[in-house]
Amino acid sequence: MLQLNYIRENKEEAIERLAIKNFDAKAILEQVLELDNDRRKTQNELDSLLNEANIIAKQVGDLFKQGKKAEADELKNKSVALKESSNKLSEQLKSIEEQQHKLLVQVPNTPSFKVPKGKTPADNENVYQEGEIPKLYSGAKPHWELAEQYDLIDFELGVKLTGAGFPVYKGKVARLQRALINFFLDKATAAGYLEVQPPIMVNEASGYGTGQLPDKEGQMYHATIDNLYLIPTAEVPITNIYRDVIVKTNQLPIKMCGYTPCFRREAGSYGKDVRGLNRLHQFDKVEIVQIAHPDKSYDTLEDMRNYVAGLLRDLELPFRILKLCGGDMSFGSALTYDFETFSAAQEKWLEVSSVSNFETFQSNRLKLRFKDGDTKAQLTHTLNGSALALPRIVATMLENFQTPEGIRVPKALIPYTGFDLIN
RNA sequence: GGAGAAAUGGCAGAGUGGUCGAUUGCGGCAGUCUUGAAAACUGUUGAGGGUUACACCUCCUGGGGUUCGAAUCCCUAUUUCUCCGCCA
Repeated sequence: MLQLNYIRENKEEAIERLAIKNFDAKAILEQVLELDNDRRKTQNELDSLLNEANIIAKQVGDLFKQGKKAEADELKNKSVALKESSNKLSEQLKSIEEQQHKLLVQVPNTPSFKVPKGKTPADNENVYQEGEIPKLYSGAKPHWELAEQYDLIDFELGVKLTGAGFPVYKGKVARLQRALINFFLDKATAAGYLEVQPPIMVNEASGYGTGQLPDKEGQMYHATIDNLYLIPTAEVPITNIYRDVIVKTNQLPIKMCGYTPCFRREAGSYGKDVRGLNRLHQFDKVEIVQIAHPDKSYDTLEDMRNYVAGLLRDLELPFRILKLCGGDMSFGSALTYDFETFSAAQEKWLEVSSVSNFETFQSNRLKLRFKDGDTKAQLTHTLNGSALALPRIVATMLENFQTPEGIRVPKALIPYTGFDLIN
């Protein structure tokens, strides 16, 4: 959520920046500012009425003590009248604030000026590419066929147990996934991230804090009896650890990582995009989160980008980094790098990580601030990234490392898997 | 799941209807002293709104109510603790 102060002082800039995201903000921001004027006016009136009422209440008390009951009663009547008008005003105020809030949550985050203009994924800027695209032998297969050939992943069985998009991993691939999770967590820990194991269900306040609610409600599984949501990413519980917290400046940056399953309803997905492991309702992911000082958050973003690149390098996977264009960015992000690995048998790039700086968009909702001494508390910046999401990594590994004898395991992972060939 | 108790500032912990936004201690910050530090002493120290700055307003878990006046009384939700039941 954008800060009111920012909108008040930089309306034109906000409109300009939001245009990069193809969001026409003029009307809505002007309405927000108009409501803000109303709000302040109403609040001023209300405050002076309350002030008057407070004074009278004190006088009544004094008069009672002095035994001047008649005078006290007279003042009481005056106070009752005051109360009526103040009740009316405070209802007005509440309604104004609600309207304003309703508008504000509809406004996406302002993208950084570094974000390229554009509407579709085709407009994303390819900023980096590394690794060789493997040339496969003839007869090489996409991962879903390999999964069947070696009896590694049972999609049908998942349908029986739960439904489409909930596969069952077996044997060496189950072990491979566990290996990847441990590998990613060890790497993150070595890079200074504190490992946390958060709940994988969250309440409404947490969903709101990181921006999944109210707008993306339909994308999360909702346990309605208890009004809890299955998390779509560990970003939600981990970032919300610092909801309503004021940290000391010297605690920044705060670095946390965690492994969780992630759940996404993916309503509206179809076709070959969802084939095999490409898009699932449940998948595993290690997430990294940082809470940073506003002056340093873009350096932090570059650190995170380099960190994720290192993981893909370790896994010997060819990858490219895209700077997302305005039209392809998420609602809350100010700048996002997507990582894609090249899946050789499908001959396409698969998104395996997304690293974003949210600037104050989340911290404003979270009321996550920092301060030292007697300075005023200021909003932090929040960042997060996948490091990494498993299924597409597994898909790419199966495809790229396949040989007629079986599927090779990259060197860095062998200590974790305990085997070097899946066959 | 049943019965009882509780929820106050970073922490601990006073406060049961009228200068309570809240006593006090610890912690934090600043200063005195010291070569420096510790100790001691002094001062300062919650958040939000509002104002050029003051004033002023709101917040004692959340929501509602009683009252001229609520941290204090009532209702309700949530959470925590104790006891019982169940249980990986």
